[in-house]
Amino acid sequence: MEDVLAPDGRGLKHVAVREYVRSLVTGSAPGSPAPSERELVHQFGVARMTVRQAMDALVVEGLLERIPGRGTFVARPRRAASRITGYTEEMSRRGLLAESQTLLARREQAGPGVARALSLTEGDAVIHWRRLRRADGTPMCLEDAYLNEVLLPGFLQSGMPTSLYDALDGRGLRPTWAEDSITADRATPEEATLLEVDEGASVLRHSRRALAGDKVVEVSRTVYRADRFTLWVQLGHDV
Amino acid sequence: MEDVLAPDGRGLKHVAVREYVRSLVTGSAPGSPAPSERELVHQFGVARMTVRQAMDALVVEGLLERIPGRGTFVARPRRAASRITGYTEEMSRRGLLAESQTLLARREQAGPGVARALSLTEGDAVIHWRRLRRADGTPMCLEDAYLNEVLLPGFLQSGMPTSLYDALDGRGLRPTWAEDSITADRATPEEATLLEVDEGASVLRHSRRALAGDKVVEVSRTVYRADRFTLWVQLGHDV
DNA sequence: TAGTGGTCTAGACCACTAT
DNA sequence: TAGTGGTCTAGACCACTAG
Repeated sequence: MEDVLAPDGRGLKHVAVREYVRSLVTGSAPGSPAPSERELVHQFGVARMTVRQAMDALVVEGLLERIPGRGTFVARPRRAASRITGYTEEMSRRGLLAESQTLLARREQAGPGVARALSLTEGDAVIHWRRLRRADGTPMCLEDAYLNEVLLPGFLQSGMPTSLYDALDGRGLRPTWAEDSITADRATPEEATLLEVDEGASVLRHSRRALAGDKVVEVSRTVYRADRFTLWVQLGHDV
Repeated sequence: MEDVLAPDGRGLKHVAVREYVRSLVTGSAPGSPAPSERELVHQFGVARMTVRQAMDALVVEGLLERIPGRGTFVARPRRAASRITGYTEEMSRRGLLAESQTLLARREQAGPGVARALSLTEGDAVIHWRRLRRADGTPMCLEDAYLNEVLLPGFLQSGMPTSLYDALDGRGLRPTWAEDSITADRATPEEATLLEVDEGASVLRHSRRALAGDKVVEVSRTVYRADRFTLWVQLGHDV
C-alpha cells in the first residue's frame, strides 16, 4: 500500500495514536489497562510498528508501563526532583501570602564574584535587585539578586514584577538548573533591623546560581530568618 | 528471510548494535558523528528498524542526538540532579578525610515521629545509630540515623560499616529519593561539647528521609557546625 | 544530487501470561 | 489456547542538509 498519509496530510499517525492513548489514560488509576497494540492497529488502520512508536513515547514519558505477556498499563507516577522555584511560588505552596518591598533596583557594574557567577566579565552591566520579602506580613528574608542585563533588555524600565521567576518564564528563561549553597549564620546589624529580629539571631544563608539551558539567568544571595523558615529540598528521581 | 537470530541464539540484535555504537562513541567529544543508520544496517546485516531501536535507546539515554538531514551525533552530556550521597562520599568529594565515632548503636522501639517518617507503626523495632563525624580530624557533625530493622536483618550484629550508604548499596537499598529539610539554629550544650564549639554556636540542622524505591531506608537528623560546613545542592535537570 | 533521519507498511516468530 | 508485548524483516516515500 502506498503512503497516502493521514487525512491532515502530515505523516504523523503515531502522534495521533499517542495522543489518543494519552487522552484515554490520563486520569486513570495506575494499573488500569491501556488498549492493546493490536487493538489500536485495527482502530487506526496502521501498522503495529506505528502503534509501538506511539506507545514507546508514552512509556519513556513514564505514563505507561509494559508487562510482557499481560499488556500495557498506566504506570505509577514517577517521582522527580521538584522544579526550581522562587520565593513567591514557594510561599504560595506553603499557603502563605508573599509580599516584596524593593529596597534597590539598579544597573551596576559586576564585581569579580558576581561576574564569575554570572559567567560575565568584571565591569559588565548587571541588574542588582534587593528586596525585603514578607510572608503573611512578617519579614521572612532579604534577597539580593543579580541578573545579566543583556538577557533582560528593558527589565528595569518595564516596572519590577512581583515574581522574578514568572518574569523569566515570560521571556523563555525559566531556570531548569540551579546550584545552591546553604549555611547557618547570625544576622548582621543591618539584616537584623530589616528582618525585625535581634542582632545575632540565627539566619539561614542561601546562595543560588540558576541557569536556563546554558545561560546563567540569576545569581542571588538570600538571608532567611531561621525562626520563620525551613528549607525543603527533594533530591533524586525514579529510574 | 526467516528469523535465524543472532549467533548467541537470543533475539537481541538491537542490543548488539546498541552496545557497539555505545563503545564507539563513549569518550568521543560531543558533536562527533555516530555511524549512520544505513551504515549499521550493512555492517550488522539487520533491518533499519532494528538499528533505529538500538539508536533510540541511546538517544533516550542522552548519549546521542539526532539531527534530521545531517546525521546522529554524540550529545552534550545532560546535567542531572546529583545522586544522593551520605557524609562519607560528600567529604571525599570535598577532599576531606571522613571519620566517624559511633556513640550509640542499638535496637529501639520507634517513637511517633520516627515511626511516621519510616512508615512504620509506633513501637516497631528500629535501629538507632548516633555518630560523631569528623573531617580531617575536626568534628563536623553529629548524626542520629534511624533505620528500619526489618529491611536490615543482622545489621547491628554484623559490625557497623564506615559508610551507611555503602552498606545500603550492598543490600540493594541505595537511596534514589530523599526529602531533606534544612534550618539554622544554635548548638545545645550537649551538641556544643561533642562538636567542640561554644554553646549557642551557629549550626545547620539537616533532616533526611531517604527512600530506595518505595521503601524508607533511612531517617536521620544531623547537626553541622556552621563554621565548618556549607551544604551544596544541585537542582533540576536538562530537557 | 547523494545522504540523512522521520515515518510507515504488512507481515513474521518468540516467550510469556491467563484461562 | 488465545492474547500480549518483544523482536525482526525488507522494503518504501518524505523532508531536510550539504556539496
